[in-house]
Amino acid sequence: MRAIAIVGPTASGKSDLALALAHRLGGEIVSCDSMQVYRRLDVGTAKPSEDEREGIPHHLIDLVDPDVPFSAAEYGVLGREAISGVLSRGAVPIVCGGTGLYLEALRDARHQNAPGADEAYRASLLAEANTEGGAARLHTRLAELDPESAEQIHVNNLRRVVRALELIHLTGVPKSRLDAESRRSGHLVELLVFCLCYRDRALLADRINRRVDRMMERGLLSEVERLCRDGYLAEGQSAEQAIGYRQLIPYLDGKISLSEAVESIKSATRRYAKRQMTWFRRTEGVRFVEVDEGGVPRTREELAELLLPEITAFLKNDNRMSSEERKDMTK
RNA sequence: GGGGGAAUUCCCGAGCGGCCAAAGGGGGCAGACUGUAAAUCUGUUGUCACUGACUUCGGUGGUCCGAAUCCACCUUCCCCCA
Repeated sequence: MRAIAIVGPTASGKSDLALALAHRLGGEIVSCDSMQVYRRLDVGTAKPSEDEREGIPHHLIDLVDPDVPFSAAEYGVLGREAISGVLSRGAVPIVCGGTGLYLEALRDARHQNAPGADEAYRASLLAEANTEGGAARLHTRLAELDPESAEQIHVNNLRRVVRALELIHLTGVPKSRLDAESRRSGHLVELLVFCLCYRDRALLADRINRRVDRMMERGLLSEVERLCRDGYLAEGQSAEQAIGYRQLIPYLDGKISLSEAVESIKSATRRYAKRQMTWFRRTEGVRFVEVDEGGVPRTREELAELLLPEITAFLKNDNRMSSEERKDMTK
């Protein structure tokens, strides 16, 4: 299977470009966004409205309620299904979103057979971590069972330490070995990935600020109030972790002012954008497209025009590659 | 008009004679990431010829072997009384 992908930091204009390409190519959009998969998280995730979808089908949005745990691996499975669905309709799948891990889960076979979660075991580890010196003890235990992973995972990164221990508990095999084995597997989907980026960071920061202001105008606050009332903003739930939601909670609790909360959303979004760039920079096979080359941001049509030759060439090669890919898929 | 308090490195804020280029947090910058990823975590953040030197703690001038820390005056800000 082949698909094209438009990735990049938040507010970089991915969705716009994806739509422009969808119109030109006869495409459908497969969202690659870890938060848009949740229902009820609309304004804060910049989920495109019916109008904003411009008649283009969008997939992998609104999959589960915000209190249902979701994972990258599940995303990968559903994403591949969506892509093959799009292909079966004779359309071009355009993956679009900013969640780097999800993109890899979609493309790389190595995420396919990852063992799931053992909530009870996790809970017991977390309880232990909460005791005096507990977190360090967990790391020490990991060092005994899987020295290689322990070396890579920082003591303070409790989540990773717990996951590594969980993997041993579940499979009896250390994470470092599972990783080494999975690394050899190939791609389940051939992706032509473009990452939008900005030479002038201030320009992106500006877009982020405007986007956050727009979210507030569109009723982010009442969305958060609603989620809160319905119990979707409890600690540890997806919505509680999402930028724009978590920053408004202290405001609702009367701890900070609204303008402080909004500033904090903007600042968190900027930092997120930075982490996204860090991720994509080291992802293999990504082509970077400078939106503001020459100082002036290009329109979505200009960008589409720019990318079209490479995209059509990539799609044309499909037949030649498909037999080899099929072999990959059966692995 | 009288009395009291404060000015610290990008921001907040600790320090109150040597161990201070100065805690901590924020922000910035760089990075990690194999079922929570918009999450989680790490490093770094005065300058340079960088295991050392130099310039910083509102300003000026003092005290002292030595000052962000003590004294005097000045500037600005805050609080209280009138």
